[in-house]
Amino acid sequence: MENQRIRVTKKMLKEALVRLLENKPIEKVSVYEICQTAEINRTTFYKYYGSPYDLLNDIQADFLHELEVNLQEKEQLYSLQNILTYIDNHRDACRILITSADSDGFLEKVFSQASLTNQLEGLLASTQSEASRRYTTEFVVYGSYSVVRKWLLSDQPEPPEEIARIIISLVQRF
Amino acid sequence: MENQRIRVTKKMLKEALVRLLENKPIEKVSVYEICQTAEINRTTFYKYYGSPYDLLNDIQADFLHELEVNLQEKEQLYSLQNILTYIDNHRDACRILITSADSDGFLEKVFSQASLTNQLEGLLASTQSEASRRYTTEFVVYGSYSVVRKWLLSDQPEPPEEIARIIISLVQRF
DNA sequence: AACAAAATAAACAGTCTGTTGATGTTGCGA
DNA sequence: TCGCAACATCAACAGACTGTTTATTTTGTT
Repeated sequence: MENQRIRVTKKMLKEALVRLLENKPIEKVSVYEICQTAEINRTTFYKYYGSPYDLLNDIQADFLHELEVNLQEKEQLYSLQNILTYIDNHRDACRILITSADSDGFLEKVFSQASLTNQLEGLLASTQSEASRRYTTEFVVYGSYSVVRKWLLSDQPEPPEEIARIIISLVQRF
Repeated sequence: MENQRIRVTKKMLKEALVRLLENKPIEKVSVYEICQTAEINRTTFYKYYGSPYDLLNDIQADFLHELEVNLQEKEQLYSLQNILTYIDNHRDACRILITSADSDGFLEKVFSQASLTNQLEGLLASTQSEASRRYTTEFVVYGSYSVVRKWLLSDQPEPPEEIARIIISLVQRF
């Protein structure tokens, strides 16, 4: 485990980046700027990270880890609804992650960590040709991502239970 | 209409960027580099474009324009299959556009120019609540994009007619 | 062939990167 | 609780790239 000093330093860098991402996209954020905001020496930044993207990755990893811990603690099933509820409780963080990083990439990780992708695939009927089936899976998975994204970026979001219901009903048509 | 000299200059810049994009993502391409590759003075670049993204946009616009002209010339219907055939005939260009620019953004423009988005929505049943319907549309549209993307990036792609058939059959379930 | 439009050239200040070596500062185990 | 290894800072570096300006040369059009 990393010692306290490192953890604090990294935390300050992460918080600085998050603050910056509220006002501009990741591609316009410089290492220089992050360090000024965090009041951390630039040399120190390079000790831990190679670029702002690298730092963002770490933030994403933290989020995924917390998600895992949270679900385990509560002994919750890795159900779609539980994931959506968690996301709903961390809207601000998720919005930053989904708009800054490649959004499909982020949702893919969230879903895959919770084995949701498998679950969605499991709902599909198996009465199709191999090629056709591969495309069906793609369609359903990315269609689901798009629903989550739209919901997450909406200003008057429906409750997570409703979105879970909608997604399940969409996927079950196949 | 722009005179010949300008057209040639812009063309060289576009070709240079395309060549560079075969080896690296747009965010790592500098104006400097484009101009060296194109053997065009950097000052000239700034006369027409503000950034590499700006230039890429112009390339995308050219593609969309050619698509339109092509479909009009052949008096073809703006059908899904015709669009997919056109894409299939310009695989290399499309792959660069889809991987360099935001891929959903690109497909959205292609589809919308051909009024395909409307057509897809038209296939949807109208027996749903307002909210649920909005999400269904999102699901279907982005699901379709994902199929096209997967097909386009595949090494042994199916013929466009088959993909058109698959997409239609997927959308028709709703 | 003349001229206006376009492209080049050289130079500028300025921002950011990535790395170095020397110098402070602090948390943790003995 | 104290010493030292680990960590953070500081200053300075060469170098890449950005945007812009001013003066000069080339070229297409009429």
